Amino acid sequence: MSGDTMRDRIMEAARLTVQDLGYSGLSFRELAKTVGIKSASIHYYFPTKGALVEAIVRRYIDRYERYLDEVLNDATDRTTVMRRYTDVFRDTLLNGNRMCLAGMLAAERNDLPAEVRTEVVRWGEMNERWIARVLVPGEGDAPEEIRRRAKAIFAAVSGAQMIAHGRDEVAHYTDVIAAYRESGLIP
Amino acid sequence: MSGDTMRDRIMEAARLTVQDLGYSGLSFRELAKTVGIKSASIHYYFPTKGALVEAIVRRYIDRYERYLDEVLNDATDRTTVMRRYTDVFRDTLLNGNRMCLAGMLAAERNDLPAEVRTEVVRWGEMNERWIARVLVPGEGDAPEEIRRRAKAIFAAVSGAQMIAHGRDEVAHYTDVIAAYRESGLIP
DNA sequence: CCGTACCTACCTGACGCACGGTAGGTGCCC
DNA sequence: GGGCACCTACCGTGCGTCAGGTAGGTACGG
Repeated sequence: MSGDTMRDRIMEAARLTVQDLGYSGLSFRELAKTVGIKSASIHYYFPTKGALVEAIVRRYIDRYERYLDEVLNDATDRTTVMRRYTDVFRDTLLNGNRMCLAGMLAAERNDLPAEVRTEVVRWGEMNERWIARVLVPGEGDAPEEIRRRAKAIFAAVSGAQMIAHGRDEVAHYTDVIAAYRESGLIP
Repeated sequence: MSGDTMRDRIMEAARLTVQDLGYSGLSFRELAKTVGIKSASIHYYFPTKGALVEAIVRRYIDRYERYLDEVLNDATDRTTVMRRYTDVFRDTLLNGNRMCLAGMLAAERNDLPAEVRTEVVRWGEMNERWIARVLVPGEGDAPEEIRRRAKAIFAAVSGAQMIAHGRDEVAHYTDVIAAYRESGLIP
């Protein structure tokens, strides 16, 4: 709680705002107000808005990569692992109709600074790599095939989250994910 | 060309900008510059930014509904019809890495005025209704089942567009759509 | 056929606010 | 007394919005 550094508190508050309102919805003044300092002081920790968001996404990716690796290590079967994965995206929606950080930023791409764009790409690559690892034990397909399939799952899950977010109704997400399973897209 | 009214020209230019930069990226001053009038004059046609974007989305939905109905009337088989559908989303990407208007807005939901939000919902409903009509002739499933499947396809295609947009690389879209077909999600 | 009334299609100029960012200070702990 | 962790004060820009004006056109009563 108070063991967090101010830097951490800024990043945490900023992350929540970006997942709610997007990059352009993140304001230094509002952010400063919520963490209890003045907006100018944020520049003490992060020189620019781009640098702040870059740091946030970087941490976000690293944390999820660690979490997903744990899920994979505790693996029982593919179905359970994939359910854990889709649950993560659902929980984000449940938490104030927020979107996945990088999903939000993907839509905004054309108004992002370069350093943030590259992190958004990293997010996708990490997810696809991980899904590919989940997929591979069960199939004899070529690696190229697996990669494509993994990308498709990532895109589909992201899309489900986006449309549920757009209607502020988590049920759309769970319905769609269920349909993915029925169709065989998600194991 | 010059037969368009100023109102039309404003809407057209604004639509392109929103598909590129989002709602928050649309500025009256810039918009005015591109259509060659002063920003204040836009208020002659549209009282607020929300009203402008609402009108744009409304027209966007109506146009696509008409187009999709044509596609369905010229129908040969489900596969061809669905290919036409996915091609629409691809072409939007090809046109300056733009996103589908309502897809963009869905991500931004939490900073949109109410009148725009309702139009975003309408967009999704229209798409799902249409896909359901494509699906139904081939399956004996319950209507509820069909609706869910249609929603899943809409979400998946939207997601594919989003991740391709996020990396500014149309190949991601086409790859993912192909994988959807292979998995049987899209007929 | 003139004049008044009213319309469309813009314009100018300003309002108040919020934005990201900067310069230079202040207090306090080691 | 040095440096960390902030502060105040401000900059320039851009935002949506509004009040009020004007040039040109149309409609119509007398």
